[in-house]
Amino acid sequence: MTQAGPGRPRLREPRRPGATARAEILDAAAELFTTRGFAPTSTRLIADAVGVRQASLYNHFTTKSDILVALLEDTVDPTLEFVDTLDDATPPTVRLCALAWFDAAQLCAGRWNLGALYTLPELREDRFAPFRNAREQLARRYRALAVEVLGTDDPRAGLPFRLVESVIGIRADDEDLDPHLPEVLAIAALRVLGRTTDIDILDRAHALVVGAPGEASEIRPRCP
Amino acid sequence: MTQAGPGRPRLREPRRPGATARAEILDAAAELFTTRGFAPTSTRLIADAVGVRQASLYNHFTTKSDILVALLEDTVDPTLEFVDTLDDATPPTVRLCALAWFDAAQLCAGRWNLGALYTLPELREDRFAPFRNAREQLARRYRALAVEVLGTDDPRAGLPFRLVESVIGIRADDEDLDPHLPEVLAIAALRVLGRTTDIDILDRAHALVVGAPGEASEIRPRCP
DNA sequence: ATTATCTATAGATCTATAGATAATGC
DNA sequence: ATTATCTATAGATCTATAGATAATGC
Repeated sequence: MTQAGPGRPRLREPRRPGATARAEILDAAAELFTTRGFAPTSTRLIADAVGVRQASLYNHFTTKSDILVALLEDTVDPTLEFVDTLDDATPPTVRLCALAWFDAAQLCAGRWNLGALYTLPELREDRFAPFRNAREQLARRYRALAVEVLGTDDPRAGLPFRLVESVIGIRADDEDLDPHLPEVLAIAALRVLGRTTDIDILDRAHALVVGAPGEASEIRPRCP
Repeated sequence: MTQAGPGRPRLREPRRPGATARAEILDAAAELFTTRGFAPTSTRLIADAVGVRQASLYNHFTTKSDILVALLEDTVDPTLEFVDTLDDATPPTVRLCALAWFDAAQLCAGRWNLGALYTLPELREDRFAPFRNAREQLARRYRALAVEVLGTDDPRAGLPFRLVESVIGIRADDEDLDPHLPEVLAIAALRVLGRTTDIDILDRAHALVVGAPGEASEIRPRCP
């Protein structure tokens, strides 16, 4: 919550986490955009959730769309950076397993289901092309790895990406998240390609995931 | 397209498929709601797509929400009816495989990606509770079958449903739909549970799907 | 007469801007 | 003086209704 500082005081005390007004707004918008959608969430609604007047949002964001852009930024990038750390010398099964594990953990992490922002129909507008492109690029990396694992390109190659993305739907239906879900999906991502995952592949993939920067502090439990 | 009949003539000639004005409106709304979302699609936009004036929509639907309700109706019901035709004497692997195949074929069929309507954030409103409940019931049927196949309840049990739902995302990203996708997903739905699908299971599942009422006329190609 | 469209608009939003106000900090 | 809020509102929607109009059908 924002501490007392310069500027006219708010009428209501802060009630959102965040050290700055910007962070408070992003937290409220993340909840509302992911649960109610972008268009139906008015700036008035966001302001009410933060505890400020509607017009006060515009001290921190130029437009309502800019709030969504701020939320989208750095949502795909960590996974794209992770995939670039994977070494070609590592077997494709291990790389795909690690990618699925890391990405699923990213989608599970965080206070709000930010992955749901990618499925908002509003993102088709030109304004959001950079974010659609980043997600598309990630999908291509998944597919290329799947083709390597399969040894051939067939319709199954698209499934690992979709399987990992299913975290979004699971969170949206607010089924409680099993802490093992990322590992379960990492295993399933190979299974849909007809590969079973032995303990060696899992161990190596897990090592790559926990050794990665950015999300290293997150707890990634192993299945018992 | 609506033929000449009683009533003041339209200013523009029809340009949407459908024998009635209602059908024309539903076709236009299906395209716009699935691609742009519900809230951002104004009644004006729907009317423009149909080729009538905005107010004319209200001769056929009481509110904008009623258009969405009409589109949602009979979208889950065929699959729920199909799952009820499955015989307990049939092995659970065959039943799950058949359900995934049928459901995936349903989601692939049709001019518009109506499955995308289920992921619209607007559906959280109380108004749409009946449709959320129907989809929830379907998810429970999937899960129960998966638990039977697994012999135990673990986090994998939720995956077959999610895998089949991925048709929605595939269509939304307008990757071209592989005609074998339903079969591929039926196989993958068992694979994520650690089961391989022999040709016998596939043949039996396929027979159940093509023998089903409602969608029997749809072509369901087998993988070569 | 009945019907399905049309024109016109009321009333309720919603986004973003302009300018006033009440703090802090120099 | 600078800052971040506040109040007030302009202008642009958007949904839904009221009543006129131009066809068909009896």
